[in-house]
Amino acid sequence: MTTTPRKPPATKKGTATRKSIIDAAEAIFAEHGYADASVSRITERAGVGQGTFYLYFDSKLQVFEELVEDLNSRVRHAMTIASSGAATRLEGERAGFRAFFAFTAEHPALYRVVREAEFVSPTALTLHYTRIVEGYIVNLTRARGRGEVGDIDPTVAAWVLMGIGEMVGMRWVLWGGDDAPHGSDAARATVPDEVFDQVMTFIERALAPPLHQDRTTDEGEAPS
Amino acid sequence: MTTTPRKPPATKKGTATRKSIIDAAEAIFAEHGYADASVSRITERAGVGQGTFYLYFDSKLQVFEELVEDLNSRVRHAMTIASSGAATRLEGERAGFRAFFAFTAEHPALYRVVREAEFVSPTALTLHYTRIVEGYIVNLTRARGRGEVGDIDPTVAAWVLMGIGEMVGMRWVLWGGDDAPHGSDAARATVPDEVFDQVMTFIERALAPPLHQDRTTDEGEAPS
DNA sequence: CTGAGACCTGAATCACCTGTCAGGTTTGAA
DNA sequence: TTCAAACCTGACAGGTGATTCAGGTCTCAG
Repeated sequence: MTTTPRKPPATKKGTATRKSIIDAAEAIFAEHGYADASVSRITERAGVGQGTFYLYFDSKLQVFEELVEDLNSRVRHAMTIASSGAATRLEGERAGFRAFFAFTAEHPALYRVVREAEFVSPTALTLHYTRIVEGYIVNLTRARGRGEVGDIDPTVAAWVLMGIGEMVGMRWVLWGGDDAPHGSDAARATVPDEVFDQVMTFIERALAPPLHQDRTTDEGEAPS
Repeated sequence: MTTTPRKPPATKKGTATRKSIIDAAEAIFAEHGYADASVSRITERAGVGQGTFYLYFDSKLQVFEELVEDLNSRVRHAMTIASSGAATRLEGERAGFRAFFAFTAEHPALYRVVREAEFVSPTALTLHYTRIVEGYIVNLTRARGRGEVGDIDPTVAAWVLMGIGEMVGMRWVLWGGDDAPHGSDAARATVPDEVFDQVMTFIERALAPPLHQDRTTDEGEAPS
């Protein structure tokens, strides 16, 4: 054990080098996808020797996972911040979704990295989704307590919302407008307002508590 | 041009060989993912020589695309059949979703192949989603004409439904019950009935036309 | 000034792959 | 029976890329 091959970060300069490698990895993975992102490309971009990479990471896969983890915090943070100030659940929902789409729009390639995790590192992806969903669950449960949400299982609703966000994001942000078959960097589209509104209308109708009724009931009521 | 290197299928036995290769590819891709599915593994499984592969396909990518295309028809077919007999839109929706989940449940690994297309062959994936969505759009538009659906843009609603299906399928079918982090073949789970019902409730509420009202109106009505 | 340890390097090793090719084997129509 | 088309084969040329390693360089406490 002459060298310090593993984790223990470093001591200053080493930390900087490590970061430059992570940054390079982020860019390269985003640009080429996992398969075509070679370690040499990453180190080249980072401006360090090939071997240096293995001074800070065990493998290509490990950096990838660290990246996904990092992106996950970023998205959630953005969503939380955005929806924190909202008064109503509805407002919070809107703000959260907007933040989500905004993030995807600002880092289209990066978001693809997260999705690719499904095949590169399933565990990482599981964590990613699970964490976001947990946030939704908390909010939904709370809102339901306040009577702002109809009678529906928060967990199921949460995954449903997650699905909506992912698909709409993929369709309108990643694929770009109606044109571009799939994003070629340039586009940098966002979900059009009309679409966003329709989506929120859909969600609102689904979650809204029944109009005139104050308790949860199993069946409809007998007509007069 | 001494040999017949390309597409022109074959003449009987050749057709059989070609099929055995496709089948093997399906299995191998499903099991190992695109990256780790080598042509040699495929041919080995198919019980033919390496070279034979190139007698019927141009490349590994080509088989993959053909596979996605094929799976796409199968899912859509299953969904169409299932929902064709339904009287109401609601019934059709339920049947369609059930068929979708059932398909995913029966070919969990296969469905992963489709998803991986996002990174292997974006075009193929685009087509896959687009086609399914088109089906939804047709139904939604029709149902809306019949007044069975509230005032919402069919296209947006269609993508939203697609997203719901994908995520719920991933969460409950691909990942298996509450346990298994992600499917290891054995599981072969299906969406639990309670979950399925909740999902349909969510969708039903979102799409249902306003309770007492017979036309599309911009605003609500003045209370008595 | 000096040496230990942290850092860095990039050529070289290994493990695989894809797609090709020169040369067999089969099949069936004449 | 005979031969050509249709099939098949598996070794191999040409590549790629992850990971290792033997050998520097740099820094700073002593």
